[in-house]
Amino acid sequence: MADNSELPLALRSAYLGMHRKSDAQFARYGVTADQFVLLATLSRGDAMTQRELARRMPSDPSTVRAMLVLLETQGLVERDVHPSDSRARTVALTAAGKRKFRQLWTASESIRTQMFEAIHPDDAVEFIRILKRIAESLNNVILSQSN
Amino acid sequence: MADNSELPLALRSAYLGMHRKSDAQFARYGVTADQFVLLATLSRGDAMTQRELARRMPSDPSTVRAMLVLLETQGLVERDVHPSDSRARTVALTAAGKRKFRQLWTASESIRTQMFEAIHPDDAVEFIRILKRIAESLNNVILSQSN
DNA sequence: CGCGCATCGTGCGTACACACACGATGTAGC
DNA sequence: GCTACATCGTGTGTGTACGCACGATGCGCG
Repeated sequence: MADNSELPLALRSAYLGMHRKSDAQFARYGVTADQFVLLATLSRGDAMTQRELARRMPSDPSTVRAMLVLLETQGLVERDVHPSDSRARTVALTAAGKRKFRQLWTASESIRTQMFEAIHPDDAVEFIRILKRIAESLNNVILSQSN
Repeated sequence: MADNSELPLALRSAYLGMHRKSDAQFARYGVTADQFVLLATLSRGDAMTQRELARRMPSDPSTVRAMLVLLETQGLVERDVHPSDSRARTVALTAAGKRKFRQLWTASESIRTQMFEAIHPDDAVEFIRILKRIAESLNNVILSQSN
């Protein structure tokens, strides 16, 4: 009741469940759930710096680097020198990367559907809004304002 | 709008934010956020098998084992042979483990408070209920019915 | 009693989460 | 122009998330 430990534990269970299910679903395409997040982020704003990519995911820059090294050897992403800042490198999806992302998107449709089935349609918008507020508060950042 | 990718991404952001913040908070006590979850699970049901502990967290048995090895060297948990099943080992908090958990609980109070501040009090119960439903659906299990 | 199958813990391999420190480049201020 | 300081990517180390395969013990069924 006044047991406020439920919120953290429920959040953890929900996220880990989603992550496990996604990994299992994506395994036969040779990618992980987190790689999917990276590809999805790139697909909504190509050719950003590694730092910017990490900020949007959100993830740690050094984690993102390790993932990019892997994805580069698989030919899904491509890193080039930044046109005006020689410290930075721009990251973009290759043609194969875009194709792969579209496959993954449809392959993960069932998981998104399953998640929404656990929510009454009337509550979905508010539920997501709260989730975002929690995330913003904990990350000390404002997530995309697009919605 | 019909962009159902928002729910997964928001869930991910919220969880990772909580995890980061918790790790930072617990660092000066020499434990991690996930170790806290393990200690908390033990504190609500001592002397269970490793498998049962993993099921309740929820986490993978092999992950739990690695954590237990660490926590055992720090003297926070203790593993004994199961009284009736010689395959299994029972896990329990030591006195030091119980003391440490109480410290961690108060140290993490501010994070729980911060999370609740992002929710209108009227919505909290329903929000947690939805999170649990999503978790149950994705994990194919029923979480504790205690509430 | 014995055979088959489930379950326990362990061990190994891979990927992600981060912190932290480092060198190199950008940039603002004088 | 030159000196601070910030920012970019890199590299290293630790802990956690799994999957998978293995040996050992438990247990049901004939």
